[in-house]
Parts: sequence; C-alpha cells; structure tokens
Amino acid sequence: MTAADDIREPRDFIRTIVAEDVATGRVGEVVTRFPPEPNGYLQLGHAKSICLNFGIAREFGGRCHLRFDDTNPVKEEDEFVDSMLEDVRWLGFDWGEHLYFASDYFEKLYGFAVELIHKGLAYVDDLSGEEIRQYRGTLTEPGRESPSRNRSVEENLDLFARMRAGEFGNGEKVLRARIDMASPNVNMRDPVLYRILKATHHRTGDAWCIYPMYDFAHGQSDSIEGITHSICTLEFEDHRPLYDWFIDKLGIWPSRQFEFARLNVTYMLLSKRRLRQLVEEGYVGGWDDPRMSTLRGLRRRGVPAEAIRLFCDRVGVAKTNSVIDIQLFEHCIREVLNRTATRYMGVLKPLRVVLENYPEGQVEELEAVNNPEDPSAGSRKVPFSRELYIDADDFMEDPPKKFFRLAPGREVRLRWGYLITCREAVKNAAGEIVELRCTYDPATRGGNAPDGRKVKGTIQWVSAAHALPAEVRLYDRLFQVPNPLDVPEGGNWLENLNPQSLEVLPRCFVEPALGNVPAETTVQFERVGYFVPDSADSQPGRLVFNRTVGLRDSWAKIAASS
RNA sequence: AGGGGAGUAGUUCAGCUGGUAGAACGCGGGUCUUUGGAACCCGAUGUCGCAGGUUCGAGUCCUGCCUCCCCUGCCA
Repeated sequence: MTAADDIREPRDFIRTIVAEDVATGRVGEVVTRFPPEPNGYLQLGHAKSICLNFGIAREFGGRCHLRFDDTNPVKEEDEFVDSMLEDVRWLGFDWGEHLYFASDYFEKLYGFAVELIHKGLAYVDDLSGEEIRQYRGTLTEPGRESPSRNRSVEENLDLFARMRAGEFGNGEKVLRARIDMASPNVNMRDPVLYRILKATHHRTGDAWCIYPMYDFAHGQSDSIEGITHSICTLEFEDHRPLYDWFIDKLGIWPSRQFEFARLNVTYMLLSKRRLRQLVEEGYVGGWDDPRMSTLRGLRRRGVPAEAIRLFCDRVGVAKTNSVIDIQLFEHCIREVLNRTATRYMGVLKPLRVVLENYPEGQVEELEAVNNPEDPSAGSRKVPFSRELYIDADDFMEDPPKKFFRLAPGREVRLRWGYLITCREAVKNAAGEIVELRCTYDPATRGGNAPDGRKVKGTIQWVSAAHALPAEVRLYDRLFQVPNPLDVPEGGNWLENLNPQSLEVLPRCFVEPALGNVPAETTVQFERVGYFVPDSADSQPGRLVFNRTVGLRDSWAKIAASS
C-alpha cells in the first residue's frame, strides 16, 4: 500500500484528521513526535504510540521526532534514554536528525514564563503544597484564589528570578498560571508552571533548580518543534484546554493535541509501576525477562519487531477504552514467523527409538526443506541413524482412535525420513517406557511410500549420536487470568501470577544445525512452536532456547474434548 | 455531584454527507496436506446502551435517560 492510498482511505479517526488537515492546507509537512519520559523501559503500550506516530509521519511523507520529556530530574536517568533509543530503533523506526530533549528548551521555556508574568498571566505563589491543594477546591466546589495571586508584575518578575537563582528552598514557592480558580476543569485552576527542585538533572546537571511542569513544557516543546499533530492518550483530554491556552496567550505556533485510548491486553500488565514491582520483588528475572511486556522482554522472547508492528496495526486506534485479546498478539507473531522462520527438529521430551532392521553404524544425510512457505530458504542435511529420539508425547501405549502418532503396531512417518512401525515398548522395573523397538521401511526414504499407502502421522526426531543437548525454556503467559488486576476482596494482583509461566526442560535434544542459529533469530521446531536462542544464556557448548509461542495445536482440543 | 470522554458480533474495530449492519481475531464444521502447523472453504451469534421524536426510511439527525472510564501531584 502506498502513502497515497493511506491518505485516501484513512484507517482511523486520527489519520482522518491528519488527511483533512493536509487537504485543507492547515498543515504543510506532517510532523509528529514520540515523547517518552526516560524513567523506565518501553513496553508494548509504547509500541502502539511509536507505531502510530512514526507510522503517520511515514504515510504522509512527514517526519516524527523522538523527544524525551525530561522535566523531572528526580526520576529520570541516562540509562533509560539509551535503552529507549535502542528499543525504538529495534522496533524499526528512525528519527533521523530529530532527537530532542525537553531540557534543551529550558531557557526558552523560562522566557515563556517571564512573558506570561509580563502579561499578568502568571504569578509566584507562596502557598505550601498542602495549602495549594486545599485552595484548589473539589470536583464540585470552586477553588479559592491565593493571597499571592494579585502581586505586581515587578514583584513576580523579581521573585521568579530569585527562584531561578536558588534563593528559596524546595517547595517554598512555585510559579502558577493565572487563569480561573472557579473553572469546572480542575486543570485550569491556576496550574503550577514551575517548581523548585534542587536536584541534579541527567543532562543539564545543576544549571537549574527550577523545573517546568509537564503542562508547561509539553505543548510549548511541540510548538517549538513545529509538531502538527501531538498525539497522546485519553487521560490528557482534560489538559487540552490548558495546552491551547498557553499557545494562545503566548501567540506561538499552534500545535494541536489529539487523544486515543491506550493499549490493554488480556493476561498482560502494561503499567510501569507494576512492571517495576515485578522486577524489584524478584517475580521475574529482570526488565528483559522473556515473560515481561517490555520491548526488551518480548525481544528476548523471540518476538520479531515486525510482529509487534503488525499487531499495533491490527489493534487500530480509537477512543473507546478496550482490552485486546492476547490471542491476536500471538496470532500476529505466528503470522510473521510462519513466513520467515526456518524449520528445524527438536525433541523436548526424548524417548529413545531403536530401528532394529537398520544397519548398525550406518549414517545417512537426509534432505530437509528449510521453510515450506519460502522456497528460497533452501534445504539442509539431517543425519539419520539406527538410534533416534522422538518426543515422548508422540507415543501412546494405548491410544484413543483419533491419535495419529506412534503406538504398538502403528506406522508413522519420520519427518524427511522413513516410515517406521513400532514393534515393542520396552519398560523399566518401574513400568515406565524407556525405549521403543521399531522397524523402518527402506523403500520409504524421504517419507514417501512407493505403494501409495497412507500414513496419517508425521513426527519429528533427532539422531541420538548426532543430536545436540539443549535446555528449553517454555514460557507462557505471566498471568493466569485475563485481567491481572481483577482480584477478590482483600486480594493482591500478584496472586494472579501464573505459576506455570516458565517450565525449564534441561535435557532436550535438537538437530545439529540448531547449534549455529544466530542470536535473535527465531526458528520453528516443527510441530512444537517457535524458539529463539536465549540472548543471555545460550552458548555454543550450552544451548538454551526460549519458546516464543507455541504452534496452534488441534490435537490439544481433541484430547481435551474426549 | 462539576468537567471531560466512550457505548456497534465473544473481542478489537469499520460503517463518508440518513436507505434496513461489515472485517479481523476467536469459535464451530469441512477441504487439503511429508509440521494434527500453515493455507483454503463454509458457518453461527448483533434487540447498533435504553426510551422517545423528526423522516417514506436512523447505527447514522434531535431530546431525555442509563452504564463505564478519566480529572482535585509542586508526576508525566
């Protein structure tokens, strides 16, 4: 689809507005921005905003800025800006030259504040934090005006300069806008513009001891950068009148704000505060734990950036609060991986198979197709020999009628190999099956029967002598209920954690080629799912694979229903 | 309660200036198949939050009501 098509056929209300603004000439070049506060790690919810902002810029031939909203020195760190830069890039977006920091505008913002004071639209307030809260009134009662509200312009100018000079302590004074203490919109009741924070800022160091509040920094930063469409989440709708008020009173370039509903996904938590708690209290291994909804977590889990982009696309953009079914996310991951992932064979629960009529010591190199969906992916050789491992789940001693796999007397196809028939299940003293004695049909090399006999089941296998040992980590949803925050009276959301979100299988076997999978390359274990070498723990001599997502399993449904 | 938003299939979303509802995911069934995957085909479910009104005709316009979400940080 071309950009022109997108403009002609807008996919959501925001793109409709952008298209109209372009058509009417309200804006020339479309300029958007992604404005994270560098105080944590980016997660799936941010991805929606990133895809929206960068996506719109791309579709309309405009540009998207990456701007860090770093107006609160006590919460922000360089470590987070570095990780965010990396994550946005990984997601597939490029801000080009347009990397900015709200802190770059501190001097300009200060000038705007002085201008408002000159116009009698801002004043220095002596009230304490507690008093300001009391004076603000309630949702139903108007607030009261501060005794400082009618100071002279000169006095305000002097006081504000002294605030900047560091003459006052934290919390002693603030600069406020002079708007309307009786406004039904609480945000308009003389909002605080600047507060004193004697803290070292990650970029400006100790150059400042007064810092602008979000409302005073965000809109003006947008205006300075010529942002045409400032897209944010629903909770800022109440702030829009204030956003417009500053632009109007300052007479600066009119950026406009538009709001959309933030992303929610079943079985997932996307709140920074709670994600932090999971990390700090050790419920997960870190911000990049493969079960985390952070971009780093999803990346380590093996989710391709393309799948995240596809998901954000399918989710759409609207103003209704909503919760997306996690199955849509999993579907998007499978859709991308089905097309791109190379197939291999891996046996998670090894069960030894001995082919009694196969020559001892013989090894054959069998041809295996790398990706049936993509002929250009080519093929590879897989070693085959007398002793193999198959997955224990692919054998049943006493199978129900609809079980298509191996069982005593049954014949099954070894993927890319031969048809084999089970002759006997060998048990140990405890009665557990430890080995299968089978015979193979030499005429069926590659898996085809010359006589045309039908074999319903095909299973994966590895040659015992050639297989590589591997640890496999089966990850599942972090929470066991659709809404992790839905807890019974007196309960805690942590109780909704899924105790089975990680199952470690330390003794798996994979085909030799799997020893050379590049980092961050998600592959398919045929019939099982998608896996990626763990970026932290997998090494040439000690393979560790993370399950990204399983394949859909129609047998599971059959088994469950019977 | 004051202000700001939202209510269309199980879920997420489309439905332009009014003409008797669509897609995707999910679900059920089937075809095909050397992944019980993928793909393909078929199918089901909606009192379009409720009630009035305007109109030949309303999810689309008007009025009233109901429900849910957000807002009283010197956070963003």
